[in-house]
Amino acid sequence: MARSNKERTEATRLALIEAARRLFVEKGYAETATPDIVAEAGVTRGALYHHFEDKKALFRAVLEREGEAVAVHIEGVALKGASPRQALLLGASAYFDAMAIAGRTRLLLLEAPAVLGLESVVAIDRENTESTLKTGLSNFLGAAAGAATLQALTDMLSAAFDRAAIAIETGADRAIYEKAIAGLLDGLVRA
Amino acid sequence: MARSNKERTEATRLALIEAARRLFVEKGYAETATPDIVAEAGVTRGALYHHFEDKKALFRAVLEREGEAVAVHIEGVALKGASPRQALLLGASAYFDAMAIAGRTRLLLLEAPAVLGLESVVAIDRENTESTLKTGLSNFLGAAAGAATLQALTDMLSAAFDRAAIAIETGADRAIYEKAIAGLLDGLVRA
DNA sequence: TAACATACAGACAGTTTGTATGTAAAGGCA
DNA sequence: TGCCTTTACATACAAACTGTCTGTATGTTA
Repeated sequence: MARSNKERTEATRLALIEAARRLFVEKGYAETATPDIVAEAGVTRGALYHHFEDKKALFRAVLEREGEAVAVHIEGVALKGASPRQALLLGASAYFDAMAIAGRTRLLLLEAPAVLGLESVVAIDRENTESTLKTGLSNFLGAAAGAATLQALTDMLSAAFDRAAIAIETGADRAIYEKAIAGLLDGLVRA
Repeated sequence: MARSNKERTEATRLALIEAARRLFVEKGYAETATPDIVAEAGVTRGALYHHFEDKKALFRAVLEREGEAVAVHIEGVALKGASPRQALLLGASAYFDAMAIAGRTRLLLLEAPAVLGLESVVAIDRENTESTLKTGLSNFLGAAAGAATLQALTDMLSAAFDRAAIAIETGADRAIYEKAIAGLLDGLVRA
């Protein structure tokens, strides 16, 4: 079976990323050894270090894939004709849907900050979910809030959503969190 | 110089914890090797593994010390005669003061979840800051909010405070975040 | 088809972690 | 005070892991 180089590369990279994802989710980044990853992927360590600079780069590849999937899911929800308030609440709900995929909270919220450092995670976040939330909040609050305040609220609400996603995954009632979020948002415009 | 066993133990444990704290803050948990820690502490690896089960246990000791210090600082602020609202805002401000100690955000918010796992961190949090925030919120909101809603709000606001502490450490204007927090809280009771 | 580049495979060296064994100092007891 | 046990280390050791280096086979290009 003759495969082109592009096909080979794509296949091995994908196998490595998917195997790594499984193991990182199951045992965490630090406890996952590269021999285990390549065994799971059906390749050798030579292939791993050919395609990725090091173990951390492989983790970053897993993470980027994951963050992108979350962003795609959120942007995929139909907001046509929704009020700014509805748009925010729908966005939050879509975020919870996206984060309900097994392992996502662990990868994105627990491991990533420690493995990649704060800057990288903030950068990935900024590219994906943060801007969506920020414009949503801006539409909701109107021009009343200054840029700095808008940034602060975006930042803190984003963190609140993250924690809510973790709580929901560990068994908390999702409806309660969504109601609490609605309460927080409504309070902001009842000033 | 003859020292009792209790003195020796206390001295070496402290030296190890303080040395480990410095290196964990500087380079992170994973990048810090035990030979470096013991060199910095002026002891040998034998001493480390005599007093701590493993490297993770040493990290846990560092973390418990840190979390306790934060809790002590927060509980130390005078709330006599303060309104529930003032108490919450003063508590938030005290939390930012406490988290401004160098390395604390990295240890408590970035490394700990990945190294110790979510449960341990939640447990440490629950013992220290969370109950304070929860009762503060309860006083502020009155009996209107149900137990589940109170828990959800505590959870999310706690996360918001954490992210705010990180933002402040990385140069954001603290006053903006404190104002935003006041806005969020006030909105909750203007329903 | 000859030359080159890419995609691996396997061996290797340097670290690192936890353990096991040995030693010296402290503590309890006759 | 002398003896015995326990505690607090120090050092050597084995296993595992990461990243690199060298070699080979397969695709690609001139």
